[in-house]
Amino acid sequence: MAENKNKKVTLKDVSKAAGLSLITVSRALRQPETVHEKTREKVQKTIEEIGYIPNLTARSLVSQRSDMIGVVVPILASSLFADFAQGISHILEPRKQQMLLAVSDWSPKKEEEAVRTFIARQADAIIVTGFSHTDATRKLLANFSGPVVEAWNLNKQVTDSVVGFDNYAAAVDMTRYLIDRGYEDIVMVGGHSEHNDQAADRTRGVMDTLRAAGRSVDESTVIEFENPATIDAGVNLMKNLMARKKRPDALFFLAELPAQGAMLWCQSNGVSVPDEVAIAGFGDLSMSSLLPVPLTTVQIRGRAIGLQSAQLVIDRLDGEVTEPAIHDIGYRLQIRQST
Amino acid sequence: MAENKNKKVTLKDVSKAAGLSLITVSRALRQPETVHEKTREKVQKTIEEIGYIPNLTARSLVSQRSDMIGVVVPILASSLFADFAQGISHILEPRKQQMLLAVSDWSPKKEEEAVRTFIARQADAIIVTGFSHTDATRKLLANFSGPVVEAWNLNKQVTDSVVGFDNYAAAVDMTRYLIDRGYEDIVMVGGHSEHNDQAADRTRGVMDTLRAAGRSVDESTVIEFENPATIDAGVNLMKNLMARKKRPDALFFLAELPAQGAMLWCQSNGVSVPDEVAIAGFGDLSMSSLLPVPLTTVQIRGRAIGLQSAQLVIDRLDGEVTEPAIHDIGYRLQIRQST
DNA sequence: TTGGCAATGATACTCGTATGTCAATGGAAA
DNA sequence: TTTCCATTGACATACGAGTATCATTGCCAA
Repeated sequence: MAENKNKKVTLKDVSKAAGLSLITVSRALRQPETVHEKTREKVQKTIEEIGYIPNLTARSLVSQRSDMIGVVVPILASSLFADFAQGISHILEPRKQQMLLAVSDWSPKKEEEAVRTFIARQADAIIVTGFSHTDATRKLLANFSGPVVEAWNLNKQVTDSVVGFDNYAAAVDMTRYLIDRGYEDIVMVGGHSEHNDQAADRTRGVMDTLRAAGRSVDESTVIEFENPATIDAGVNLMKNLMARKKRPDALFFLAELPAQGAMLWCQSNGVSVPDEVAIAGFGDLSMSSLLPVPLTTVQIRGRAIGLQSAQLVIDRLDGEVTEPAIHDIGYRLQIRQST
Repeated sequence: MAENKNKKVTLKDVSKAAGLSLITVSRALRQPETVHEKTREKVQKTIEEIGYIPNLTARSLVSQRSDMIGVVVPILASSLFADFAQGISHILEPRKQQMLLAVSDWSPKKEEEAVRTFIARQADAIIVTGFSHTDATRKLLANFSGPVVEAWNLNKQVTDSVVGFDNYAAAVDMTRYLIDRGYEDIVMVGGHSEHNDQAADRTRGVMDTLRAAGRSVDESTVIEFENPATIDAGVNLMKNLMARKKRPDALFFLAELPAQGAMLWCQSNGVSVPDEVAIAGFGDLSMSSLLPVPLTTVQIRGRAIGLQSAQLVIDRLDGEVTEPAIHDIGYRLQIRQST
């Protein structure tokens, strides 16, 4: 009984080839204690010979469980979110849970479409990034019967569970550190924060802290780098910024790669860090500690957020945990020589 | 008619709520030209009111098409493969194809399990990385009825289609360049290449080229950095290598991050590049051109490999193309100041 | 009024796996 | 021989969406 390309091998084929009833084959696979050992061996041998692979979509239709987890990330080509996704995969794989991945490009509409599709595909759980959703997405998630994790930030209004860290507080702490260090003209460099609650909270944390310290906050206090947040964006921004008459004495980048780009630009252009300008980043990517002048930054752990998000989902699906949870992964100011 | 959490809304619920037959609702959705406009509006209104989302697993069981594409990457926490995956997603998303993602950790056995699961879930196509598979995986892929893409390398023995570049030739070219540049003691720094045909081909390219140039090739010609191929691995390796009595005058790293780490270590430790030691990398990640001494490297395009792989799969599934194809994305020697 | 066509409904399936329930069979023990 | 139990099979479903085929109804034009 040879295998045929393009020919789906079903349970019916197995039962015919083994000379057993359909129900016996099914029992041998699903309730082996009810089937004689010799019969089970016969089933197994037949399965191997004709290459039967169970149809999991048919099975999930009956069992009402798909063993699929839907994950939306804003981008993948950022090592923080790539680490996050890999952390998720690390937990799902040994438990034979399949990741459905969607990349939203920071578009709430794309996130909505992804979530709707996960639901249509009967995903058992959904992991999304942040709290910026369309109303339709909120509704979908609220009515979704499985666990939902909103990751990468903390918030009071949550759908179900949260795994993240306080972006606002992290920005407050770093800004306060820069103020306490005596920097007088602190400029915040952010990216487009519409539909990005993480970026918006960071921005608000900086602004609130500057105001509370009696610092004037105007248009020149906030600069935007080009999106996406790449090293090149940081380089380009430094060119423009350093061409100004009035230069800040400290720059707080709300993302890590542009901060690295800024560091490298200074190095190449004879601008002394932190003597002429101090630089702080947000993310602590692996290069940052190894730069000629190591970068001060907010250290966050994308992989840990992924691990915890997936673990929380698994525990919920296995019934180990029944209540939604809030996991604060935390952050840390990693002070180095750039400030 | 309110939506209920935990209550699956089926087509039957829609037909009851709309006071129409099941078949009419189905027709309104699938063959709208056969249904009166007023009836269609009624169906649409009811769907919105009670929040019906079609069950795509049920649909795919009937239609024999899942609109899911299985993708195996060796790791995600490497920007080359993250770019690859994002490139794939970029093509799939607008066409409403769902990515199933698995991370193999360079394990052929994990790849096999992932492929088997994709087949069980009725994935329409499968994209894998490289040519290092278990026999079982080869058999699964050979018998798989949908398109298969092996990405990231070129090879004579292929399963179906290929999207990649010639790792062997790239390594040959870079080694030859180093030889022509007059470097006398070239050392190749690679990672563990078992189950990794890309790494194995790069290694073989270097060795063959050195031998053809009459260079002696022995144990000290090949060094391994710690896996995974991180910046830190490059830093650690440089510490050990530069503590040696006999130092090479050129290092060819077969991965980019360790090369960057090596560059940074030299910068911080007063080793002049390329005067004391030349350094070449493989991958041209974004930081490499911005280092204090910009890095010479083999430039490859992970995103383009992803875009092409996904496009090829879509064209095959849409019937635009019927034959397997080989797409050579190519590579380029990006010569900079480190050599 | 008759005929034709558009629209809708009823019936009976399909897809592949899983399972409840009752029946049949064979073997072992009392 | 009878009873009991393990094992296997038959039957009839379930899951939710899709569809072939025939029937029915209503409306409009000739």
